Amino acid sequence: MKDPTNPVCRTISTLLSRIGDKWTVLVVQTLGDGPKRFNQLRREIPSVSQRMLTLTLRNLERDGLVSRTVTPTIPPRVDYELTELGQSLQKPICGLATWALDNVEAIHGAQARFDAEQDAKAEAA
Amino acid sequence: MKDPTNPVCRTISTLLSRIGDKWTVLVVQTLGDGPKRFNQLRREIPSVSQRMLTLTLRNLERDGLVSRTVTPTIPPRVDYELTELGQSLQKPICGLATWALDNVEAIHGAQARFDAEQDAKAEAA
DNA sequence: CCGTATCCTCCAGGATACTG
DNA sequence: CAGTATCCTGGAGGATACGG
Repeated sequence: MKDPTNPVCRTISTLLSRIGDKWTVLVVQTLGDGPKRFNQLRREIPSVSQRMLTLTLRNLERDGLVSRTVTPTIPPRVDYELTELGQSLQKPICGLATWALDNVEAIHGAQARFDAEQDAKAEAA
Repeated sequence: MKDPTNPVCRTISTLLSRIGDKWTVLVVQTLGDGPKRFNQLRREIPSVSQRMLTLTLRNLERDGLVSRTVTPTIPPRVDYELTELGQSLQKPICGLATWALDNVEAIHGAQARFDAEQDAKAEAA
């Protein structure tokens, strides 16, 4: 089940890494409300670099989560859009997000207690 | 909503990174069937290094997802166990996993098509 | 406008050795 | 047994410059 050579496990853990990477979720979320052009995405996610946005989109395209449509006008125009598969991913992601939302307080509390205890120990030294 | 300075967004994205990191999910999953001792975890996740297991557990403990119980015998004994919060996280994680499972085929297919197309382009050169 | 190419930095994470 | 300390390397990801 957690044998790293198992191809299914590898797919799952790749997906999890993808989810956990710096930009994927943000991009998927942003594409959630319809197709967007490249620079439109850049504007809506100001912190992403051009390079990283390109790479993220390429990965999503490769996985079949996002479609890329080129209109060879001048200047060129490229539209990105969630595929059906991509849209279906939104639900489980959303599940995770709501869990986080529901438990921010609890988590922050736990962290505060933990850190306080660490400080207390440091004090004792 | 995607303002990185927003504390709620930061918590969410930290959680996502946590989910996406190399060991967290594996550890949570492994603790899913009851409390485990340190080396017991190491054995069940052979690929994890001692260092990384320690760090992962510390993070989980800090976030209140895992409890750490020390029994100061000789040799010492330390038990790790999912807290209620930790257990509640299993559901959304599982949601993601099932999505992955349900769509492995589709993803692999998309990847194959994508790669084939890339090769075709490389060929043309 | 939409990328690719290159360079550079930083740190996650492995290997190893040591302690209580 | 359950860690901490230290060193080291690969690769993620930013900045910048260029091309179609």
